[in-house]
Amino acid sequence: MVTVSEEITTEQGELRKSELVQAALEIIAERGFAETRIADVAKRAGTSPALVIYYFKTKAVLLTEAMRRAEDQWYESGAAQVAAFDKASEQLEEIVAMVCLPQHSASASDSWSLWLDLWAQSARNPEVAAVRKEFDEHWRTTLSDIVLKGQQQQEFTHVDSREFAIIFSALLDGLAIQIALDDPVVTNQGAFEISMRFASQSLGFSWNASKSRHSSI
Amino acid sequence: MVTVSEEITTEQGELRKSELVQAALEIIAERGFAETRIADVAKRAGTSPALVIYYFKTKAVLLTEAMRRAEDQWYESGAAQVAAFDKASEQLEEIVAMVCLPQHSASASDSWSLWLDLWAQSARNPEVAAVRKEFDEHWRTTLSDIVLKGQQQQEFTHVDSREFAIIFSALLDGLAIQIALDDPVVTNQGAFEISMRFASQSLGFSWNASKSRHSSI
DNA sequence: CTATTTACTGAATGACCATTCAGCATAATT
DNA sequence: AATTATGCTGAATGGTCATTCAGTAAATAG
Repeated sequence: MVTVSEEITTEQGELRKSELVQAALEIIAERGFAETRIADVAKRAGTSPALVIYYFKTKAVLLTEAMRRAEDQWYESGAAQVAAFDKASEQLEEIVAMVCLPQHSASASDSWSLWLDLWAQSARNPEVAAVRKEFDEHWRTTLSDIVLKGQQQQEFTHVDSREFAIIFSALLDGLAIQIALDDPVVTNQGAFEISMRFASQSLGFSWNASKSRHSSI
Repeated sequence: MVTVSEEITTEQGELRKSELVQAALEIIAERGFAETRIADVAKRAGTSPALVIYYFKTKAVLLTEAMRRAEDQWYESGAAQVAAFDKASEQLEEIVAMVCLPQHSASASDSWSLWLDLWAQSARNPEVAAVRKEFDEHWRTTLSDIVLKGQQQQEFTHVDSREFAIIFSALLDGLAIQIALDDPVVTNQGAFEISMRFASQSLGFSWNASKSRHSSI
């Protein structure tokens, strides 16, 4: 039987690949995308650099898969938390909390610098750019779906949900930069309140910071 | 006389340093911060890699100075254009145009990916983080000064200028990401209009896209 | 004119790393 | 049990740089 070295698809193999991707993700979050070495990833996963190449053929493939995993984990942990709420306004608040209040999402506080890397890499690396594109579309759809739901439930006014999603995600991204870089003028709580105030004004629902279960600073 | 190899401060030396920083800036904008090699910079400036080290001692110093130069050039070209207007609302529009409409600022269209690099690098590199901090403070001050001026001239309502600057710069940053990464859902003109609509609503001045001298798409 | 400083360079040096390779266990297959 | 595929590794290999070094030519100073 001719064994073309195409794809590895045994159970064990998939498991090990997954461990390596996770290790890569951790290292990227710690040291940054450009500073991530195969040797570091291997050590974190408790194996040899050669094994990493054995599974991924090339460093670039590993790093791209790691970025994709980051995206997946973000939504996995997010979807669960959002699903816990019925009212669209509460779902929106939950999402904003995930972005602005690090203690909320499972991912570490330095996980935001991962998005900074994602953006910077996307500018030149087409593979990473594809991941980001997916991520952004998914993100805007998530937001605009919540808006549509809120409009059906008479919680929100009938603004263009798509346009709201674009503007709101831009605002969240911009605030996320300040949070990721620890800018003292934008605290987590401050970003949270700015975002919710903007959303409630744009969508015409009432919201006040005090009643929030998130005012933990 | 003891010659400690401290600083080079002859006229020629400063000139050559400046050429090298400019070359570095160009290469960073083209290939990205992490992919910038001393050899590329030297070639662009028409000299040898050794000279770059001769003047800057280390690659990191060169790159940091290049980032600082980028900041300076942004403000230099910006201040001139803003000064051409009297009304605060027009100055604000000019600034928004600089951010959203690439044909406006002298810097190349790919210059935005430079900010992506600036943010990503700031997360780990303290020297670069310092440059970004300066830049952001300067930027927010510029915005809030225009707001104050507009309020004195009775153009704008009396919202907190500092808070407006924080929110507005976050929105602009977020939109800038989409522009830098060529996201099809956010065109330059679209980002421009979103920003101006937000500003005019927040500050209570009237603005309509059509009358704008910038509707060039 | 001589000595010294300045500007500059080509050719090392040496680190650092991704990737390759040859081979060794262990498990699966026949 | 013999064969083969799988998972894995340590030790090369080779390429890519930043940085150093030894030195040259021109300018400047004494």
